[in-house]
Amino acid sequence: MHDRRSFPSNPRLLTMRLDNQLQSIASAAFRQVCGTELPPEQFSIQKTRKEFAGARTLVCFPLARHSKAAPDATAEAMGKAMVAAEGPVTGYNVVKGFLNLEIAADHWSHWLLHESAGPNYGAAPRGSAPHVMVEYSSPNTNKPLHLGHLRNNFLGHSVSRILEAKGHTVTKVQIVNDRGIHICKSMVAWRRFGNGETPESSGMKGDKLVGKYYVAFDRAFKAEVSERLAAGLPKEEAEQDAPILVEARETLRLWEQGDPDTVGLWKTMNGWVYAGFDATYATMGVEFDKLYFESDTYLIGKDRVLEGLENGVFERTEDGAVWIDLTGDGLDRKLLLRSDGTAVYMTQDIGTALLRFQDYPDLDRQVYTVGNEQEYHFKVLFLVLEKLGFPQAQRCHHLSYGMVELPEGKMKSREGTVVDADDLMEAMFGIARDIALEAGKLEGLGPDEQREVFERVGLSALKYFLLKVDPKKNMMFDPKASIDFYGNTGPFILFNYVRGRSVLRKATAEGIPLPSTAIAAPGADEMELVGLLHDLPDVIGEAAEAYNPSLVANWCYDLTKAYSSYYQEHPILGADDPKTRDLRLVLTERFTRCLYTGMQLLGIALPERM
RNA sequence: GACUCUGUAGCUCAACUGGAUAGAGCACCUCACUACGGAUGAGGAGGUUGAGGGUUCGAAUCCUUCCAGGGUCGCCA
Repeated sequence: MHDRRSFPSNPRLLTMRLDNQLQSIASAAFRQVCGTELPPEQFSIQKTRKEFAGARTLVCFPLARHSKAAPDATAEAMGKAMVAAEGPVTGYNVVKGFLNLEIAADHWSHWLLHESAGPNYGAAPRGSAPHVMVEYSSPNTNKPLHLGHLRNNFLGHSVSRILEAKGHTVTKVQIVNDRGIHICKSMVAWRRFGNGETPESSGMKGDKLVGKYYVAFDRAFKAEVSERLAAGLPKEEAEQDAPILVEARETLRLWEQGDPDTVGLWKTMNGWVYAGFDATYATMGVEFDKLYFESDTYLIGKDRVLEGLENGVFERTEDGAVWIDLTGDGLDRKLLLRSDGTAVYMTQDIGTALLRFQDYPDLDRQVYTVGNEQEYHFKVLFLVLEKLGFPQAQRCHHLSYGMVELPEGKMKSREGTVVDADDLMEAMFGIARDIALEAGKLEGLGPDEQREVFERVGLSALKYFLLKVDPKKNMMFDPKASIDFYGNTGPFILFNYVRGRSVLRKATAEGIPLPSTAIAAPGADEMELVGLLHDLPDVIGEAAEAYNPSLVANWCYDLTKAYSSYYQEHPILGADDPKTRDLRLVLTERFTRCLYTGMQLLGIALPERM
C-alpha cells in the first residue's frame, strides 16, 4: 500500500529556482540603478496576487531606504533594468511600491516540460541530509489506541516522509511503555477473573482483551474500596490497602526481581497487546523501523544518572534522591532518581535517548512526537542531555501537538469519551462503502478490490482531516464533518486524482503520447496551476523545517482545487488544437504526479478508481 | 499564583513568517453545463482578526496592558 523507496536521488534539483534567479537579477539591477551593493537575499520576491498582471513581485519599500528615492520611482527604475537584463523577465508594472514582474511564457513551458517531470520532482537526493530519528505512537500497553494516537501516528509518520523527501535518512521508532504498576493491574485482574481467556479463545484483539482486564481491575478496586469504606475504614487506608492493589504492588515487586511466573505472564500479555497494535498499525498504514522498550532502557538511564552524579552534573539530597538544578537555565529543580533509588519517567527517557545515540552513532537529532502537555518534560530532557555532553541535544525537537477535542467536550480517557482507533477507522470504511455503492461507482470490481478502495477513501478522509490542521493547535474532530466527503477533504482530493488519471488512461488508449516537446505556452488560465506545481519543492522545504505536514496538506488541496476548476472549464483531450491539448495533457500528468508526491508525504495512498 | 500555548466569517480551518482589498470549505441564497468520471464548477451574502495602546511606508503576524480558554507546575507515566 505504501512505497517506502519513493525518493531516489535527483540531480536536477541543482537547477536554480526562479525566485533565486530573480533575486540575482534584482541585485545586479540595483547595483546598476543605484550604485549600491545589496546581497540577493535582501530582495523580497513573492507571488503576484491574482488581480495584478505578472507572476512575481519585488517588494520595493525596503529598497527605498538605500536608493534614497521614493518606492515607486525605485520600482520603476528596477523594472526597466530587470527587463533589460538577460533573463526571464519580459515586462513589469508598478503598483504602490510593488514591482510586478512578467515572466516569459517559454520559461514556463520549458519548466513544465523539463524541470517538473519525473517521479522525483520536488524531492532532494536520498541521503543528502543528516540521519534523523522520529519517534511516534509510544502507547501504554494496557489501553487500546484511540483518536489521540491517530493524530500522533499520522503526524509522526508524515513528518518522517517529509524529512526523507528533504534528503534525510530517517529511522522511525516508538518507545513502548511496557513496565510499571499499570501493567501489573491488568495481570492481576486477568489472573483473578480471566479463567485462562486468550485472544484466540475469545476472538478479541489482544490489546482489547488486555484493556478489558485493566478496566476490570479498576472496577474490582472500586468495589473493594467502597466495601472497606462501608466497614468503617478511613478513605486513605481503604484505598491504599485494598487487597487487589496490594496484589498488584506485589506483582510489580516480583517482576522487578525477575520471578519466572510473573515475567512469563507479563511477556504473554504484552505479546497479545503487540499483536493487537500491529494489526491497528497495519490498518493505519504506519510502520516502524525499530522498537524501544522502557523495560530495556530504564536501567541504562539509572546508570547514566549515577555517572552524572559522580561528574557533578547532578546532586544528591540527604534522603538519597538525585536532582538536577536547572534554576540557572530558568527552569526548576527536577528529580531524576527517587530516594529509594528507583527510576522515574525522566530517568527512562535519558536512558532511551542515550541508547539511541549509541545504536546510531551518525544520528544528528531526534524528533519526539508527543502531546503538548509534555512540553516542560522535553525542555528538561534536552537540557539534561546537553549537560551530559550530547551536542545533538540542541537539535532535538519535541514535535508537540494539541489535543483532539470532540464537539461534546474534551476527549480524555478518564472521562470515558475515548474514540477507539479501530472502531473509528472501521466506521470510516463503512461510510466510504455506503457512498460508493449508492453512487454505483465500483461495478466490475471484485470484493478485495472494493475493500481496498473503501479503505483508501475512508482512511484518506480521516488522515487528511487530522493532518490539515497546524499540529500545535488543539483541533475539533467532528465525526459528522469528517464523514462529509465534500469540500476541503481527503476524498475530494482523491476524486480529482482519479479523474486526472482517468484522462491520462484515455489518452493512452487513444494513442496520444505524453508530449515531450513543443506544447503551447501556458496562458493566464493555466498560471495558477503552474504556479502551484512550481511551489512543491518550497512547500516540502518549509514543511520539513517546521515539522508541519499541514503545509503539505493545504498545498494538496489548493492544487486540487485549481485543477478541478481548470478541468471544468477546459476540455483536455477535446482541445481545439494539438498543441493546446498537449499542454493540458502535460498539466494533467504533472498534477497527478505532484499530487501523488504530496499525498504520499501525508501517508495517504491514492486509488486508481473510486 | 508562576510559566506557556491559543483566540481570525454562524461552524471547521488558511494566510508564503512584516506586504497589496484577510482567504477556503461547511451551512444559506443564485446560477451554469449531455458531464473527457456530477463524489462538479461559477457567483452572492457573511470580518473593527478577543479589546485597548505602541513600533513603521505597511501589523492577524512584532512589543505592551487587559479579557477569555487550553496546558504544565508529582519521589505519576
